[in-house]
Amino acid sequence: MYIDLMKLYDLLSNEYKISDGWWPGNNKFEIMLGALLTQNTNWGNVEKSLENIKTNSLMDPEKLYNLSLEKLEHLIKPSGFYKMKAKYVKNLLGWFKNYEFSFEKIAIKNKDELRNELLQIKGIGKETADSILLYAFDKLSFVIDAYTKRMFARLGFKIKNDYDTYKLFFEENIPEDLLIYKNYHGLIVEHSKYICKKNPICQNCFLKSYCKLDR
DNA sequence: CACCAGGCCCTAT
DNA sequence: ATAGGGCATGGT
Repeated sequence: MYIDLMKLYDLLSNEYKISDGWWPGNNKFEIMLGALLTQNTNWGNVEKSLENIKTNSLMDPEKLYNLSLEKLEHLIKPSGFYKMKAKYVKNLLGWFKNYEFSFEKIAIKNKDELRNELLQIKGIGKETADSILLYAFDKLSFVIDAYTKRMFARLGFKIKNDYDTYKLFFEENIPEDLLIYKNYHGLIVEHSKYICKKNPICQNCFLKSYCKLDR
């Protein structure tokens, strides 16, 4: 079946109001950190961790890099998997240190090169890498997550249930526009809050008439 | 009480 | 290549 991605984008935009760029966070570093901490974790829990870091005046890559693992673990405890994530944060910061913790130095680098470097960091998978690339580094790299796959499966879209297949499908069918990339993923996450989680066929979804599944 | 949340790594087939 | 277990907190 065929899905017009920009038509779907317009439908979602019309249904949900989100802020431009969507990702919650005051600065690039906070966004980068949040992308890692939110792995399989409710955003509300991530916010608690980010608050802990801020109230201790540690929302700074170099300061966190120099912080002991134990203290870091304590700060990010609310976002779950905290022992593993503390190490992952350290790994990410170790990589960031190669660029002297500077987003300007990152910005001049090639997108694919950066993506490969991120993917080699233990704790950074495809979704986290793409989230950081798109929302913190402003690179055109579409983010796929569980919501995206679930939503498209429910729309009756036949596609290989594979991260790269989904990513390519989006990137080949939407304009090369940062705001569209950012907002599109945001709209899908927003939409996921309202669809039925258990029933595979949602009965009260506003896209119901657009859905090609047999009911 | 059970279940889930904006994944990822490691291991065993 | 791919499936399944472990990781952990806080909200509903």
